[in-house]
Amino acid sequence: MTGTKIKNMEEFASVSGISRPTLSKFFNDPSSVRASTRKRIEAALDRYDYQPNLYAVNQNRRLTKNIGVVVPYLADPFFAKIARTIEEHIIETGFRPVLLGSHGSPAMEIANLENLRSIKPAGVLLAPLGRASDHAKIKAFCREVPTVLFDANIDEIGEAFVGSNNEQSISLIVDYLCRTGEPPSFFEMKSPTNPNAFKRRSAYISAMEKLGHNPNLIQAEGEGWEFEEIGFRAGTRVVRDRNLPTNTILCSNDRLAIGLLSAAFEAGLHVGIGEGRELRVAGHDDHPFSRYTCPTLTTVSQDYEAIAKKSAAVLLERITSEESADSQGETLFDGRLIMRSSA
Amino acid sequence: MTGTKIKNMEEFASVSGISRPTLSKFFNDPSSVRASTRKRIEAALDRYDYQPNLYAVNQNRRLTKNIGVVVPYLADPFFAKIARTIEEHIIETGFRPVLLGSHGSPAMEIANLENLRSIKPAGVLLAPLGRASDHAKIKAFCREVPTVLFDANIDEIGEAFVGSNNEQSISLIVDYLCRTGEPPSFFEMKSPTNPNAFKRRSAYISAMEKLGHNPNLIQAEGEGWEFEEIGFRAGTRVVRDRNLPTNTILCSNDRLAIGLLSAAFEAGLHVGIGEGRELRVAGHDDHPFSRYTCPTLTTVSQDYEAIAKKSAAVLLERITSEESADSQGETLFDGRLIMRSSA
DNA sequence: TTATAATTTTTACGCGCGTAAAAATTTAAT
DNA sequence: ATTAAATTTTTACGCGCGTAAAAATTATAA
Repeated sequence: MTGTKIKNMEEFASVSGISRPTLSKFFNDPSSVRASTRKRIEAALDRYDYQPNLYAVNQNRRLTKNIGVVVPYLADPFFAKIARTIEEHIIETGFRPVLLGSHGSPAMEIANLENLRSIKPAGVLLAPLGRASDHAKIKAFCREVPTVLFDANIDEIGEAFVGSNNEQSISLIVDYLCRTGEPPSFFEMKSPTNPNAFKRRSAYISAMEKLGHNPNLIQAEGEGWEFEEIGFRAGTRVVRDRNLPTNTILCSNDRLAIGLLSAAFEAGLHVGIGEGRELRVAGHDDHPFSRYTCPTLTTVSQDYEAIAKKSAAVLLERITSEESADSQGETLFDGRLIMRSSA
Repeated sequence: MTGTKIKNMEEFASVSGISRPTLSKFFNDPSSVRASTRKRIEAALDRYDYQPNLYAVNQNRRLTKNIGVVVPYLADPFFAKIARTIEEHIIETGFRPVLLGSHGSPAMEIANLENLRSIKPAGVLLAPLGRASDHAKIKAFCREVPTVLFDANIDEIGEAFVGSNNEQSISLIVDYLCRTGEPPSFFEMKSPTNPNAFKRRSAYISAMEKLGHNPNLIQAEGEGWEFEEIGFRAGTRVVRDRNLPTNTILCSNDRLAIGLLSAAFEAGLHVGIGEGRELRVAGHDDHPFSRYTCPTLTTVSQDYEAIAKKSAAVLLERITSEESADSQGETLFDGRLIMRSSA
């Protein structure tokens, strides 16, 4: 783009020879103007540096093209990657993603929603903290802004929920572990905020009982989102005490497993399959770093591509239809077994 | 907040008993109105649900309270954490952070800047991709929007640069490695996009020569930002071939080191210090996962708290003074040695 | 060439603020 | 109680768009 900057649409109308109302129609929907008119406008845009003022455009709109994406903890590569995939899908459909991290703080989560409210988003994709969230405030927000929850659910909140089928995925990995060795203990946080953790615990107990085994829970003390540290500390105790019923541990998520593996390594315990291995460790999520743990971590992957795509699609469908669903829909995606070396 | 929603400032003036121009003054700077007036407005805000329309507020402003934060790759926890720290500082000073990830794509980086341009940011904090960036377009952007670069520099672009003192940090770790064992080889990407990598290579060569040792570069083939994978593949070859001049490898960054450690583990090579250890590995950055590698990674930490704080401070100072610096300032923070078990 | 349909132009108003300036009110000092 | 200073109120205009409706123009079909 060359030449002097055009200061407003009226001025651009002057230099382009197209009237302002027609230009306005064009910027909102290029296909709503005649093809020959469209070509003239595009030629003018090539010659002059002009874009409509975003603030004036949106001043009188009830809804804008913004879509909020709120994740609980951006430093978790899982959320960073799912956010990226969601952003790609949103951009493809002509909307504008606005990414906000709650950094594990319920107050921050609500501040993010207030922030979003002020930019009049068409909708919001929210991965809530879970039990720590301020449910009343999130509910109030969802009444005003179409919101789809993903990853972690809060019952009866939002238009829909898209996540993983924890029952299937835990069942799958428990089954695999039992078929290939001793039945696992379940390594989890004692007081997790993420509701998936509770669902995974239930699914573990169910799966073990269905296979005729006694469930065994190992509960790690700790708060917050530094799961590796929590896993490392509790794991250090576990490998020191060594009073496990079997040689197999299934971790509630990969980040706990990463900490546990590190603890085992430091204690000189050999993890893996085959001769001389004292412990088998498995995880859940297929965290990007699970391919580089020592040994590489056997896990169940969450289909975050499908979760991201479906979340964006459900929200866009809701925005387009302008009607609230009768009840909160729920879509759960199955996990896939990722067999590596740790179990 | 209770009661019906207030639709505009005029209506809020009605219910609060304060005139609209005075309300406007209050929302812009609460201290600019009389204390008793301020109390009345705050009482009304407690009773009524009103906030000024962000789009109307900003329509006629040359600059808004927005500050863009652009990072090259959000899935890297380093950038996620530094972005979070920057956001905290920005929020503290009454500005509003807008976070955008370039996802390793030069086109996305430029799209992010165009996006930011349209929301009229007061300033931007940019961690550029580096050599892969479109320098001309970034330069054009910087002419219009006060921009501070951080983490990776592009010479003569932006108001200032805030980053790590690679020469000091690499010198520190090379010195430490030479004092505690054999001098290291340098494990790096053959064609990195991040200019820090080149600076680290130069610093390594300098440090080795200063200590009277021969530098040895191990260059990993690979493109993009999946450093662990690149480190793993090249590391697999390195531990297979075993034609290293010494038993010590210094990696250009922790993520390459994570891959290398994983490759060594899979090859049955014992990494660490003490009897029976065949290899020592060190990294740079103090990645959050470096505390959980096997063995835990000896590295140099980047002072991202200081980088984040300084970056935000420099930009806010520039925004406040409304004057461009004569030349691009540069602030480099020293790294600190983090001694763990791998070297 | 003419009639009809599609599209643009012209004119105007409104959105929800920021801000200016004169008038009015309130507060503080004497 | 009076005067001066500080602050608010009143009135009005402008920003840069979206949109409506009538008139004008352009394109297409017969």
